[in-house]
Amino acid sequence: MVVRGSSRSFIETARRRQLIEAAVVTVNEVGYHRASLAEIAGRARIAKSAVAYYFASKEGLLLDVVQTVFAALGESVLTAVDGIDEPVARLLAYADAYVAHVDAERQAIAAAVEIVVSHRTADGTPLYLVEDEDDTALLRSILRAGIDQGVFVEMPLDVATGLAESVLDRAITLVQRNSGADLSVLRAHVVPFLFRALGATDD
Amino acid sequence: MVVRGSSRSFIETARRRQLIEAAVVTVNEVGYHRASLAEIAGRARIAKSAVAYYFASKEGLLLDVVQTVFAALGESVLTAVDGIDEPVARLLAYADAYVAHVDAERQAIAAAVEIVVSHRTADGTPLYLVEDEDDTALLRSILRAGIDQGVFVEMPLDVATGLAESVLDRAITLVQRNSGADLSVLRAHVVPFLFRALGATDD
Amino acid sequence: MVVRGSSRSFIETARRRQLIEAAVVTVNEVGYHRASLAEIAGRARIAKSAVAYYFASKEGLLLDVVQTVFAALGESVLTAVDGIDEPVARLLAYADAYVAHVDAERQAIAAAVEIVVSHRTADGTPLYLVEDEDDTALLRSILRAGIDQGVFVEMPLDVATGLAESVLDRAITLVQRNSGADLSVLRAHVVPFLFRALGATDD
Amino acid sequence: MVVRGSSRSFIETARRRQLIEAAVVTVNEVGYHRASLAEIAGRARIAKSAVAYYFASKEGLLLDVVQTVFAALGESVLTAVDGIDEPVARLLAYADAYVAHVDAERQAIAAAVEIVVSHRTADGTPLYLVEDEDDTALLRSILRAGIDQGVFVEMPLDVATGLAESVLDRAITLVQRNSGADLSVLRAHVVPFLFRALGATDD
DNA sequence: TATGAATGAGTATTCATTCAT
DNA sequence: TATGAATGAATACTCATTCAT
Repeated sequence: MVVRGSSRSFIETARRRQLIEAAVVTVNEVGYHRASLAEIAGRARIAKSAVAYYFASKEGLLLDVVQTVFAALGESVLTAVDGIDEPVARLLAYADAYVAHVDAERQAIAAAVEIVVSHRTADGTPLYLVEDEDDTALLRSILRAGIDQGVFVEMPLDVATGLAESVLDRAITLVQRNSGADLSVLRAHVVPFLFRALGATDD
Repeated sequence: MVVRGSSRSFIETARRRQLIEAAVVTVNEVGYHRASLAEIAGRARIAKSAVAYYFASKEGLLLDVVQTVFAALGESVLTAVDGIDEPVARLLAYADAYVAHVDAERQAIAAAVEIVVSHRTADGTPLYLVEDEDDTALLRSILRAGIDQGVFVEMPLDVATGLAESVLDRAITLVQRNSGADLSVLRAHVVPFLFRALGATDD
Repeated sequence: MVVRGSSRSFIETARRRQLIEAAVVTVNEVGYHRASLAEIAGRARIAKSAVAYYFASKEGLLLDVVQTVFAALGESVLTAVDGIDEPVARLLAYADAYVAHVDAERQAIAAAVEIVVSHRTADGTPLYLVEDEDDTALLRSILRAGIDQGVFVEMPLDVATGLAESVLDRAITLVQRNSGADLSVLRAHVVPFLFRALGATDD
Repeated sequence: MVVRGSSRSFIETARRRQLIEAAVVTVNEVGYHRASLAEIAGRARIAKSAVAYYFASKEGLLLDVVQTVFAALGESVLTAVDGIDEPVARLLAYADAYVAHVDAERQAIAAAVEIVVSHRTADGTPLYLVEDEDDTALLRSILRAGIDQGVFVEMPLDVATGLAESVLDRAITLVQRNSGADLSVLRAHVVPFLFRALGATDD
């Protein structure tokens, strides 16, 4: 078994990354429900049993994929809004960064989303009910500030956050359905669309 | 095997409906990829092989679920907009009916959506790439008319349709994550949100 | 259950013949091991369960096919040699009639042979070990007479019968491998071949 | 899954041989169409799924049985005729070796023949229509030479080859019907029988 | 650190048979 | 006489996991 000390060995880190990438590729190529360990390990040019060496289980690997991918997305948007105070500008930065990240990391995003919607834990719980951290916290805080300051129209915060997320996630839907989709047209219109919906102007 | 074409017997119709309902319940309870024929047949209190008697395959059953559920949704919105000409009024009727239908048929909708996003045909094609009919045709036609008449803001039709659909589908996301979710708050805000986003007013 | 009195009703006889023919066609089209009751009944345009009405079991139907087909072959050769006394002439008549019958009834023969070589009874016994009557009795008696009279070379009777049968069955092999095979060339040479092998001349 | 190409491990080779032998035994005991993976695996005292580990499919295993068995038969006859030039002597060596091999390897031969006549590929094609190599090539070449040199009677080559094969295959029929059959009497007479049929003398 | 070997539980599907009508 | 309905047993196959090395 792998010793889970303070730090992972260099080779272990490399192998884990390699397997996560192989899992992304596999899920995109054959879909979640045919992404067996054999397929994933084969793509990583590693023995199937070696996966067990680095991940406690197949589920552990898939969860790591999800976590890794969404952590990167979270970091992108966090970096984008860093240092910006004004809600409208923050939302603009957030939305731009969000769609840009989806555009740039479409393979990883598509795979992670497919895993999230398809996977269930042993007791049947879907993954989006398992998430410990709230991915929408940042978006929520931006909207809260904007509504409080009166630059966005008055709305229940949950509703506003959910709808804004749905709008931005249109980018994900597009790359899922067509991995080569051109997002530039969407990117040109999604922010104005969202700003109008929130009762703001982006000028 | 059941002969197609002529007409289905009373009992066959009943059994097929029963199995479709059992499939919906099963998918909601254990998720798509654990919804085995054994689970479905068990919930229908029927032998596993009886499923094969009424449906050529498991895929046939699941596709029937999807078709049945979305046909009902399509009929709801079609009925709602029937006789209304003006784009703004038509969109209002459409959106209201859409969310109301999701609210009322949440079990069926949640299951059908999970099937659509999770299922792959034998050659690996996801279901949303297989659909022959365009579910968004009605919404698209409404938006086209509104944009043409200048009551909605100028936007590429594909983008407008996709974003509008994403907004409305927020209702589905909510019932998927929590089958007992209260949609009333969302219902009160989603139409104004969408109208603002499209540059229209609903007064 | 069908009453097994002294005689079968007209309709029962017709149905049984119909099913036997359907079984022949089915075995030829899809092979023994895919010749399910559903396939056979379908080709006979009869409900699957109706087969059970006329035959105790699927095995009963297949056995009837075998018996019917080989009875006809036996009758052909018996008729052919009838009234002929001289062994060489009898063998000539037998062999000619045998190959001619195979040629004429190739569909039925091919199916019956496939059943015989493929089918096993419930306890695993192959069909050729089940046969109660000896299909080779006539051929054996002809050869015995010929050897006794010194017109055929001296040979153990079993060996002679078996080899003669093998030679004649080449016709069956040909129609099995290719249902449209032209047997005329074989027919022209098989009798001289067999006669030479037995040390006789056919002039 | 087992990697092909490079080279098989010692244990893999052993397991495959073991499974092929188990398949032979199983087919002989219960017949082709009851020779399920469970039966075969049970006789090999191995888990059913282990069969899948060494053979891509049941069909792959059975085809390997056929190929192995007929390759050995082909090698026997090839070795027997090696270095012999004269057609009569070559045919004598061929026929003797053929029947001797059937006698010695009767279990394997019986099983392989039953597989060949019973098995169908997924699209329904019988095995003897699939064979790429021609098992009768050597026999054919011997007969062609003999006919050309005038030591065998003039006959169409296809007919001569087919009939000679049928004669020799009488040995297979005997061991199939009775695995303990004594072939010595047949062996004493089959070659003279065949030589007479071909118009040759074996002195 | 890595893997080949092996397995048990689970998958959809096929099919001859039974039975009430 | 005939059948639609239903089933249980069996089928090949898949796959995550375990383990000795």
